[in-house]
Amino acid sequence: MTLAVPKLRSCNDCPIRYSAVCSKCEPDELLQLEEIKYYRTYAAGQPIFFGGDPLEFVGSVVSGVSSLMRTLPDGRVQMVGLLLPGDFMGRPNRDTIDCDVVAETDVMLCCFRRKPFEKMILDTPHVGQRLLEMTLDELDAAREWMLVLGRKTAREKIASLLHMIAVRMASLQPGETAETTFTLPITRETMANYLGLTIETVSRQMSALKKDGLIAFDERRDIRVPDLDALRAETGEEGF
Amino acid sequence: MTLAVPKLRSCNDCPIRYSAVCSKCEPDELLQLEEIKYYRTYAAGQPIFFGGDPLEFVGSVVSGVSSLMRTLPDGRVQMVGLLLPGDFMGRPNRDTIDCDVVAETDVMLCCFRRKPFEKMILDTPHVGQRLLEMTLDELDAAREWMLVLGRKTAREKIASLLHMIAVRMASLQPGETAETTFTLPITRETMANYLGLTIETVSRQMSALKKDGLIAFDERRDIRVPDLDALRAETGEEGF
DNA sequence: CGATTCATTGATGTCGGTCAAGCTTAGTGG
DNA sequence: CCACTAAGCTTGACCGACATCAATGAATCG
Repeated sequence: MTLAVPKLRSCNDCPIRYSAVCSKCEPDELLQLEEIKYYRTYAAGQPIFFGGDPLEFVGSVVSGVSSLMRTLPDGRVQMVGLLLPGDFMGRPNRDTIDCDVVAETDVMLCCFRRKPFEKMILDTPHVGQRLLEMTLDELDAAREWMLVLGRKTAREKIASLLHMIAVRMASLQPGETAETTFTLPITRETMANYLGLTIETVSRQMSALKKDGLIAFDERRDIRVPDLDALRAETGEEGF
Repeated sequence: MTLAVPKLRSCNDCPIRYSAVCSKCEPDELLQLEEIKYYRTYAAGQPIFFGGDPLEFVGSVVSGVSSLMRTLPDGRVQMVGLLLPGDFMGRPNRDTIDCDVVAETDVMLCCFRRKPFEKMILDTPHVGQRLLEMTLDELDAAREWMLVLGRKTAREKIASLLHMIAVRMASLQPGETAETTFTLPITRETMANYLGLTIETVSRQMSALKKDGLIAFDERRDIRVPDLDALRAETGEEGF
């Protein structure tokens, strides 16, 4: 099997040059980053980190989608983060990682060795500043997700997840947005683990949303949203 | 009614001098901070911010406890953060705040005017670095909480909340830890809103934990935990 | 002392979980 | 080319954990 990942020569070609942790860097800072950077690829389904492992590197998702997950000793799983291209992975100033990280699709990472990266945070202001921005955004997203998990119904949860993915995927591919279409990067099981539901409930609610004309799909993963606002109205976040 | 807040003369007297966002500052940096800082107090129950309001200041909790909450249009509420002394409040680089913030007890804040504080993040490395650390810690905590909300039973949720508060309160009051005792800073309703439960379920599970000897209380808020490890065993996070 | 807020407890209902069967698709090997 | 298998998904029947509805108690306050 071959990985569907882009060939990359330099940071100038990089699809995430202006959204990732390096996006505020000046040319000289970029040169410093280049010295501690290397690329890695993972096939869909592969683990990237195991929770508790020593953290050798941090980095950016260049292409593909990966998930952060936490697991209880008896096997219950909760996804706690969805990393799309540009998102940052890993935790500076900590020796181990506290989540499992898995590649949901084929994934390409731009990795930085952790120790020198931590030094750059101290010495190179634009890296630390951008990382702070990104971390604050992720904290906002995590809190938004707490509301979904704690207070929404199954139907609202599914609508929220589909809406979020549709919006985030659309923002990655600038262009027309007449009718939103995207390929779900995750399985029904992963959806269930995001939403604190079972796979059966996910399936039922997907069918219900389909029957109600809010989404359409034949291939199980290729979702079409005829009316993004109508879908949003199902998330519970809209007035009446 | 008078507020139970400490009198404070200078940063040297400050109870959170070595844990808050200013904890890494050198004396000259502290002087800069002092110029943009002022204290405010809030009585228990008072709002501190309304979601969507312009964000005039950011700051640290000096004493007391406050909550971040998100609300759905139909009134459902989810607490998304518990701010104890030393914790940071507000969101640099954003004009509005996206959560309501309320004082759960009498609260004293050390406030910084937002604009000059944002400038200090750019100019004063130790402020930004400490804020990054704190934000990463909060992100970890939020993800931990997503697991609680998504995958734990009502009993496990209550045990998790009590355990977390017991540990965090204990870490604020250095000293003996023979038997853990603390005053719950929040009502049953707030507990329910943290855990994605109803107040009735919270009450029933509190009674159940009391009957099983895992916690003890007469006054509804004064909790005694005879065995912190036994309580932790009820959180679902332990092996078997 | 009403009035109000907060908490507890009981009776009943329901949403989503559990258990189970069957379908579709992709991959493997005869 | 066709079994055979396995993974992923869908659907149905049933059940249980937690929500809802309701009554009461305890503490606080004007």
